Amino acid sequence: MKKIKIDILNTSKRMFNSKGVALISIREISREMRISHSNLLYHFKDKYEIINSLHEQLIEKVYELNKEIEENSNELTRLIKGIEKGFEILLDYRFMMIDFNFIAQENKTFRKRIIEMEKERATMYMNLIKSLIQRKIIRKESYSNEYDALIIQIRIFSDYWISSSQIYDDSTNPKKYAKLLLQLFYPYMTKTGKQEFLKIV
Amino acid sequence: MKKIKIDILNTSKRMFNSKGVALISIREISREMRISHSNLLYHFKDKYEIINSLHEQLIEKVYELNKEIEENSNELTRLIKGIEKGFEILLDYRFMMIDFNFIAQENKTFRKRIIEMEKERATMYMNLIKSLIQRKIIRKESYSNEYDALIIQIRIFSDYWISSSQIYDDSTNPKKYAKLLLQLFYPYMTKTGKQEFLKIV
DNA sequence: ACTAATTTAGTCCAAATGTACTAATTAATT
DNA sequence: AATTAATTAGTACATTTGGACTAAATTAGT
Repeated sequence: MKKIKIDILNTSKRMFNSKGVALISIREISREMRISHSNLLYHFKDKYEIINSLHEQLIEKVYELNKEIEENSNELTRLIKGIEKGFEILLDYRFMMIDFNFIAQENKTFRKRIIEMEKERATMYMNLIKSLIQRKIIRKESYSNEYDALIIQIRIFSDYWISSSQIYDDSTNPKKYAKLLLQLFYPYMTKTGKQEFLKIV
Repeated sequence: MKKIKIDILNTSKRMFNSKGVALISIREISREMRISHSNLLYHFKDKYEIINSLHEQLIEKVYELNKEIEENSNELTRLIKGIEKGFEILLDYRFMMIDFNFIAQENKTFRKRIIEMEKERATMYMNLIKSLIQRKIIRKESYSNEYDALIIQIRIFSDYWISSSQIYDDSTNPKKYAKLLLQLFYPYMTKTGKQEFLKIV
């Protein structure tokens, strides 16, 4: 990709992160970059093309990370590191998480892709849970769909910890929230799992 | 309060809920109501005065509900009913939950009040947890601050289940999410607690 | 070096918004 | 009924925005 396109994406990301998508216009981005708005429009025909591009970047990074985790999540340590890394990526694109619904409302492509990603994430976690059960790190379901509920809780937590942190914390610490996500698993753990978990955290 | 003010608040709430705060202007609200925008401005000097009024309504309703729950949460059933009712109230003001961060960014009063409310909610849940431990419905902490983590998870879930549902579900069912919130407690429960819980749900 | 394609900038336009101000109307008070 | 206060409507203005269009400048290909 050309330098200017990369510049536009980076500047946009920075500005979206600081003020939110709704308050940043094409013209403001172009002013910030000291280029004409027509020039910017030449490269991206509107704000949502920029957002879609940034979203593709994010998806790419998350996808690679997921692959990495799936290959290496035999140990809890690696899983934790993976989640931490993932949360850092999300933080870098935080405007997307904060303006999630605003973007999704105006941008059907975005929404579709998010739903796709969510399916993948759910599958990944379901496999992880199965494997943790097999290895007797967590216990079996004690009623049906118990772990489906957990996966929804993981989804909401993963999607909105940044938003919540931005309101209630002075600064956003991805490691803290990665640990909190892990703690969702803790009460399901067997004695072995708990010991291992407490050793790490 | 005068009829027209009530009308403005209701119309605004309805429009904010359907399109989001960022996309609704004073002028649009006045057009929808078939009054002049100057008239609307006479009653509320800007959009954020409307939002603040609506927020006061919401706080009032939540406050009364909390009182009700604290007085009656001896039984799990009542707790569940309370959470369900609370979630229905939030759904009625859903724009506030969805545009949480957008509003908080531009409106310091809003943010302050939210943080206040959050403190109350945390205290309420902490008391609830203490009482559940005493009554041996849930177990004691197995490491320090274990239940503080749970409370943060409750906070994030309570604040963003609507946003998440709006993206992933076809329609938003508060009872479903109330149950999911309860399920956060389940793995901490003792045998007695689990039995009671499964009976109800 | 010349030409064509790509990239950048400049200008103009219509629509919408918040704000300020004035005029008209309605309600309340005496 | 007259006067005052409260409410509603209307108008005008400066800004901002996305979009369309044109012209200038730069780059790439030959």
